[in-house]
Amino acid sequence: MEAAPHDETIRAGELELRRSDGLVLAGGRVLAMSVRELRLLMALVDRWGRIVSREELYRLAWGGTLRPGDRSVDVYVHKLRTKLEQALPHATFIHTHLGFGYRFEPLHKL
Amino acid sequence: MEAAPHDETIRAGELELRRSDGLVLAGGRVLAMSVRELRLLMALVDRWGRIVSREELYRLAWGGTLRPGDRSVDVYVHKLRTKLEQALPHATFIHTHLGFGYRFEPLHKL
DNA sequence: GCGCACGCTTCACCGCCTGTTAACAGCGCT
DNA sequence: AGCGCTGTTAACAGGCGGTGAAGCGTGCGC
Repeated sequence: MEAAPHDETIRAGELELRRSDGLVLAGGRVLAMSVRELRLLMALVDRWGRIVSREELYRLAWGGTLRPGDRSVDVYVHKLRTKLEQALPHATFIHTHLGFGYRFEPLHKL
Repeated sequence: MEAAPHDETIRAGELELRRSDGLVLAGGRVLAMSVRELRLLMALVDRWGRIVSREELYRLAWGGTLRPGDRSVDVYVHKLRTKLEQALPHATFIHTHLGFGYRFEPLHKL
């Protein structure tokens, strides 16, 4: 189920990430992702199961330092959740740890 | 079974504390912890098996000095116990030493 | 050049969670 | 019994994150 960080193809339940192609598949369908969305998702997946701070996510997906008050990470987490939710309604992937950051882990809902 | 204070990953029976990730696992499941809860738990675990006074716990988890009448530590010990109890009903981790403070040590119930 | 489409950023609003304090109940010791 | 300490719950305020939309910039096709 779980995948080593730098495999070419990573599977998370119904979700499939082809790193080299920059391609995300959900139940066989292609999920259109922008560059930022993809890099953020990859950053989270690379830290599978661990909490990743906004600062680190910003470094990994944007490069540079997250400025105080910058909500970009939040907004893009939301975009990712929306797309994943729409493709795979029965699962949740990105979990919030208030005051810490986000964590990637596929779970069945409720 | 027991762990040295500053290991990255500490195991207490079914309980697993990943210090660097700020993550607590109980039987493989993630236990969501707030900042205070986590710091208090870590403070207790760092003094594994020893009695820690409220004053010291406050210093370690809150910073600063515990003011007379401040019950914050008690309230958060209770929150920790509730979460640990719910995740691992057959074990007890935090023990009260009346007039002295609290002590962390995983024990089977009864 | 112009307008459009897309992606990224920023803003504002709102709801929920957290941390704090207080109040009351219960327990243990003398 | 009386006192002090702890357990437990509730109420409150502030902060953080969720969310939708507007603002900008860039690249592309016409």
